[in-house]
Amino acid sequence: MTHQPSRAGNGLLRALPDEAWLRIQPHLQRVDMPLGQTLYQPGGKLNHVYFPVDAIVSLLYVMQNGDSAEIAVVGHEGVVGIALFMGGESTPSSAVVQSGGYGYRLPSRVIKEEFNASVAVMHLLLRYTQALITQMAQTAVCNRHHTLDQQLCRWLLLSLDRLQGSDLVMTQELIANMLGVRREGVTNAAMNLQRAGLIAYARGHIHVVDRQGLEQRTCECYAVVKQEYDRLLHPDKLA
Amino acid sequence: MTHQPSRAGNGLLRALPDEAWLRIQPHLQRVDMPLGQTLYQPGGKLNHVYFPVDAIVSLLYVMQNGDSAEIAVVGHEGVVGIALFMGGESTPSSAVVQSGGYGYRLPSRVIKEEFNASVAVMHLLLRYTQALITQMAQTAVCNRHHTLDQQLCRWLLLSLDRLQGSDLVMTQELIANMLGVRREGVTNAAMNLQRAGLIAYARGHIHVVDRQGLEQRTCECYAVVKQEYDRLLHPDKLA
DNA sequence: CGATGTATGTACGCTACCGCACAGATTGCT
DNA sequence: AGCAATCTGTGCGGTAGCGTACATACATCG
Repeated sequence: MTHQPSRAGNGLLRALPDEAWLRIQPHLQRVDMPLGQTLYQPGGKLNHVYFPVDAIVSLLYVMQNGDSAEIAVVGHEGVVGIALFMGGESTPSSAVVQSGGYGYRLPSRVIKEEFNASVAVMHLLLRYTQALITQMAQTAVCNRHHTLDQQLCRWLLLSLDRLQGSDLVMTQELIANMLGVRREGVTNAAMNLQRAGLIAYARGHIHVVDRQGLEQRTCECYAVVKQEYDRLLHPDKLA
Repeated sequence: MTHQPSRAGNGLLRALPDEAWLRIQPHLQRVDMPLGQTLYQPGGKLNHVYFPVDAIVSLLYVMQNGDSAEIAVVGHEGVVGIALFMGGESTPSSAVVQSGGYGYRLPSRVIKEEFNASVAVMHLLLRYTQALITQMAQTAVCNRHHTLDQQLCRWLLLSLDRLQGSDLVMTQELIANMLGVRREGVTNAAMNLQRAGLIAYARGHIHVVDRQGLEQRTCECYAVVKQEYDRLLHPDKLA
């Protein structure tokens, strides 16, 4: 006997109209999303969309020479696999689990049908997509203009928002791959943050001590993205 | 007596189903798009979408300190103002005419109605949006990993694809603003390309001598974006 | 408890790009 | 023709991050 999937853990599932949720629910499948798992490969066919609950997924592009760069990050607020309802079926980027956990997956056919069947579902997914677009745009800006220290802060904050608690399990090597920089660069930036009393870390475990401090030290990119997610996905929260 | 808008000059208008085109046509308005014109401001309400014909529009983010970075570029293949049908109504970025020309604009109401009324129109616009997303993602990657020389090549090629002929009217100062680098950096990169016999330029006028040479010198980002536009918007062209 | 792997720190020279200051050079205006 | 504005070239010191090589520390497991 299996548990019924719950919509509580993912913001998009929660925001679905009730009747859409009832249609979708039987097709949802709870899946483990272990660290390092590749959800899809560049150009590959997508068989499912994933709604993370306590996992975090990085969308990243891997260059021919093996270097990589993160394009955006998806957690319990979103869904992995927008190319399915956008109509492209695939993308040049990959999706890799950056912080292990679980989520729900839904067969491509079901999400496409639901997208076309319900205007409310469509608009919800499109608003989410626009928020994701903002994140990508800001990543481009950040890559151009901001220091590694600032980018690390932004990255930690984005991750923190997608986890409960204030600890991340994450080696510097992995962070370096996401940010597309040297591991030593991350070591250095992390030491700066540690000395400033903002974080404490040891062997793949980062504890955020002073979240506000991180917010002060990061660039405007974080706030821009955060605000846009709130505006597009939680309009009720605003004044 | 005014001319009827023609759909020939813009790829999206051309790809519309005939009946959608007939509905839209009466609301289309031909507009001049002079160099430097701001089509929309961050957070501002969008009153129209724009379909460029021989103009090029840059989507860019301007930071608090005034520095800027281009996020994507839109020409006769696309439309400016996707936030309207994506549901967000505004974006944190601006849209500025980077190469003067003309295009057609359509009131927000009309594009929204058409998006919701016709599945074919919706899917067309969403496929375009996915192509645009790819361009943004690749911009992020390029900003992270590639040299200014390569980025200039990419930028020239993207512009070239959106113009007829092989001349651009464009000061180095302006290019620098788009790429988010120093003007002197562009001077330097441009001299490199000039010495290599790929371009010839003088006071705001760039003539591309050897397009193939540019393609060889640029990074993979250009090809990735180009391919994705072709795949998503001209599926007939492929084998 | 010692051995092996994994994660992190350090050092050094190098390069691309920045910030700034200024020097031609071309174009347009009167 | 002469002047002003604009655009492009150059030089110089500064720095953030790269590539490489290696050193240390912690953790797991036999």
